[in-house]
Amino acid sequence: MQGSLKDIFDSYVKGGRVFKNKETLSIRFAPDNIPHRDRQLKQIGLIIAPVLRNEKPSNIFVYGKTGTGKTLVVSNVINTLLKSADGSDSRLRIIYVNCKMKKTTDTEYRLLAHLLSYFGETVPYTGLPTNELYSKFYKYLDSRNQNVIIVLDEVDSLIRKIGDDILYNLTRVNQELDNSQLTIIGISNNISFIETLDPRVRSSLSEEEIIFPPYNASELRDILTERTGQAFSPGAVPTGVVAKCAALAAQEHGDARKALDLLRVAGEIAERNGSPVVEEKHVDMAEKKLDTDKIMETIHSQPKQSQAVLKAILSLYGDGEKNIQTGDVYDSYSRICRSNGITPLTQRRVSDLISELDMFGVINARVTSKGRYGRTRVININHPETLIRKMGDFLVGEFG
DNA sequence: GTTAGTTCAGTTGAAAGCAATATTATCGGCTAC
DNA sequence: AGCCGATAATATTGCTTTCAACTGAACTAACGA
Repeated sequence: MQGSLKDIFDSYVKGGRVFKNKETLSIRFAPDNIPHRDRQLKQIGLIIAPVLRNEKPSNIFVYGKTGTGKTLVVSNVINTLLKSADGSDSRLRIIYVNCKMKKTTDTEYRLLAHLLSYFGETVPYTGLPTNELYSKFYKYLDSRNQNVIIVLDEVDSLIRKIGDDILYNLTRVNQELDNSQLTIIGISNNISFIETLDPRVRSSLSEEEIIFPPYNASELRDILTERTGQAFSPGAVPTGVVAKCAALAAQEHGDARKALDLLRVAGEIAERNGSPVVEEKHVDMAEKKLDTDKIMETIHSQPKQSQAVLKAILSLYGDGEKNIQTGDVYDSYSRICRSNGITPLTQRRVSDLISELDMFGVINARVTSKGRYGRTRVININHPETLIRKMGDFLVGEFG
C-alpha cells in the first residue's frame, strides 16, 4: 500500500510521466515472453530441433494475418536455437530475410546477392548473370559442412514480384549438395498464397504448416497487460483502458500490432495533455489519430496523378456536391491538370485511380446503375471534417 | 399491370505502346605469364 | 591468354492508352387482360 502511494507521488513529482519505457511498445521490441503462442513456439521448436544434431529439419511454412506474432515467434525460436547451438559443434547458419524490404530483395538476383552477402561474399551490384550467382551460392553452401536455415519473411510479396522459380530452386538445392543442408522457413500474411504456388514447390515448402490464428479480445488483453507493466509507470493505465484497446484491435482481425499502437499513442496523448493516467477518451483520440495518420500517409505516398484525382474529388465535395460521379471528377480533374501543367490521363486510367483510392479507404466509391442515365461510380467521403480539411490543405500545397 | 427492348455513362478486360530500368553480351585494354 | 570493367544491345517492367465488349436499372413501348 505504501509502495503504491509512493508511486503515485513519484509520478506526480515527475509531472505526468506516463511512460516508463516506451520502447517496449514498439513493433521492433522483442519480448521474452509471448503469451498465447506456446503451441506454435513448441511446434516450430520440435520441427527445427534436429539441426542441433546436424540433421535436416523439414521446411516450414508459417502463415497468419498481420500482428499475430509470426515474426516474433520465429525469431524467438531462432535466437534460442542459436544459443543452444553455441556450445555444440553443429555448424549452424541462420539467415533472416525480410522480403518486404524493397531495396534488398525485389528481384531474384538481389535476393541471391543478399544471401551471399551473409556468407561474406560480395557480388557486384549488377553485371553477373543470375546463373552465376546460383552456382556461387551452391558452391558456398557446399564448401563446408553446415546446416543453413533461411527465413523468408513475407514471402508472398516476394513471390508476387518475381514468381516461384526461386523457391523451386531453393527447395531442391539439397539434392545438389553433398555436405550441407538447407532448410527454408517461409512466413506469409496471406493464407491463400500457398495455393497459387507451383504444386512441386508447394509440397516441398510446406512440409510442415503452422497456422497463427488471430488473437481474440481476451488474448490481446493479456498481451497488453504484460507490456503495460514494462512500458508504463505503475498505475498509469487502468484495466478499462487496456480492455478498450484490446476490443478495438480485436474487431480488426485481432491485430496485436494495432493494439500496441493504440496503447502507445493513447499514452502519448495522455502525456501531452499532462494527465498522469491514460483515460478511455485518450484511446478514442488515439484511434482517430491512427486512422488519420494512415490515410494521410497513403495520400502522401500517392503519385501526382492520383493526388490530382483526389484533389478533383475534394473540390467537388467542397462545392457541396453529393453523389459525385466519375464524369464530373474527370472534368474537374482535367481542369486541374491544365492549370498545373500536368498532362491529363485518359478516363480509363482515372477510373482505375478512383477505384484504387477506394481500395486504400481514402474515399468511398461504388458502381451504381442509374438506369436510363447510365452507370457510374458514386463517390463520397466518409471522414471527419478535420481529416477532410487536412487532406484539402495538403493538396492545395501540391496544386495551388 | 407485365414484359421485352433500349439506352446511357461508364466499367472492365485485353492488348499494345512507350519510356525507364535491369540484365546480358560484347569488346578493348590491361596484367601476368 | 585471361581477366576486368565499360559500353552497347537486349529484355523486362510499370504505367498508359486504345479498342471494344459489357452492365444494369430507368425508361419506353407494346402486349394482353
